[in-house]
Amino acid sequence: MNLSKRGEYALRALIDIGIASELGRPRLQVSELAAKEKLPVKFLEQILTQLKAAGYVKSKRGKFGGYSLAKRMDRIRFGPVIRLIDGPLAPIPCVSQTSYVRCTCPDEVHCGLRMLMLDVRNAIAKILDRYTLAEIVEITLRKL
Amino acid sequence: MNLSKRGEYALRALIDIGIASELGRPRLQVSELAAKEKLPVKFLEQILTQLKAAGYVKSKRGKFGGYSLAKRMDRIRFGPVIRLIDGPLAPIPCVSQTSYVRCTCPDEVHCGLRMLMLDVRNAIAKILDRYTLAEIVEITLRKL
DNA sequence: CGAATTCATACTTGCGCAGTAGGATTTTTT
DNA sequence: AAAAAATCCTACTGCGCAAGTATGAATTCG
Repeated sequence: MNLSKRGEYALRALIDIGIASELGRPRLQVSELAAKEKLPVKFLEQILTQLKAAGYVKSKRGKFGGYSLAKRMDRIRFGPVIRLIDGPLAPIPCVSQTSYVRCTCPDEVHCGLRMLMLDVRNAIAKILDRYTLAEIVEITLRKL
Repeated sequence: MNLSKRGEYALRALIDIGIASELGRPRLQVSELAAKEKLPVKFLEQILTQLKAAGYVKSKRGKFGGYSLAKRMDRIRFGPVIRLIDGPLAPIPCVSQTSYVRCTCPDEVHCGLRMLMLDVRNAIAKILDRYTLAEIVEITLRKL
């Protein structure tokens, strides 16, 4: 039931950019991001490239370049980001909505394990697909 | 957010033994289990040994031996079984209840990512720690 | 131009998952 | 007693993937 480091760093980066953006600093450099979260720079770089390709962030190259959000924060949901980086949310493929694969059990509809895991996958998706970056940023800023 | 094959097979085995038990056949052999679910025999054997060591099943050796449940079905919850085999339910260690590890963020209490993941971990645990083998077996049998 | 940044690609390293393999031990049947 | 049928025990293997490193090219600004 694990979130990979890659996935974790991606979310942290998005949240950080979101926060900075909300505080009037819409663009952050990879090195800043990496320093703030103590992550390896080159690794983060890769992850941001991936986020960019998927349209979550945009970049500016050269001196004073960096990354900023490419969509409104209230349009970025966590589920799709995690799916992008880590694959399906579902614990087993036969309960995945986004990349279903049939399992070997003879009768899927009455498979006890499947029912249980479907329940789990729905619970996970309910949270991750509903929360937006805007909400998490807002909550984080509220305490300051 | 994955359940390992090992974990999946363990749960399938428990459910199968539970069902058989409910139908008056409390003991199953590894080869039967493996055939029913189409799993590699020797791999399943290892998993059952692990389940036995943890007190979920008991075994009888020799001819007409096999495995049966070592506890009441309504006392076997899925969460602990998965934790035994796959480790913590939590997506990241800093939200695990059973094997917490602090993360690197400066202020855990106000970390947005952590709040989100705590929510996820609680949703998973709520399901997996509440459902018992008895319930899943019952649901499975109901349709027959 | 030169410094600072992102972009692209390739490589490395270690670990854990998913099995295999082989034989020892126990129990039942003949 | 011996053979057959099961579990038990331990070691090994393959290999894919996560998590990073490394190198250099392309772009932008002063």
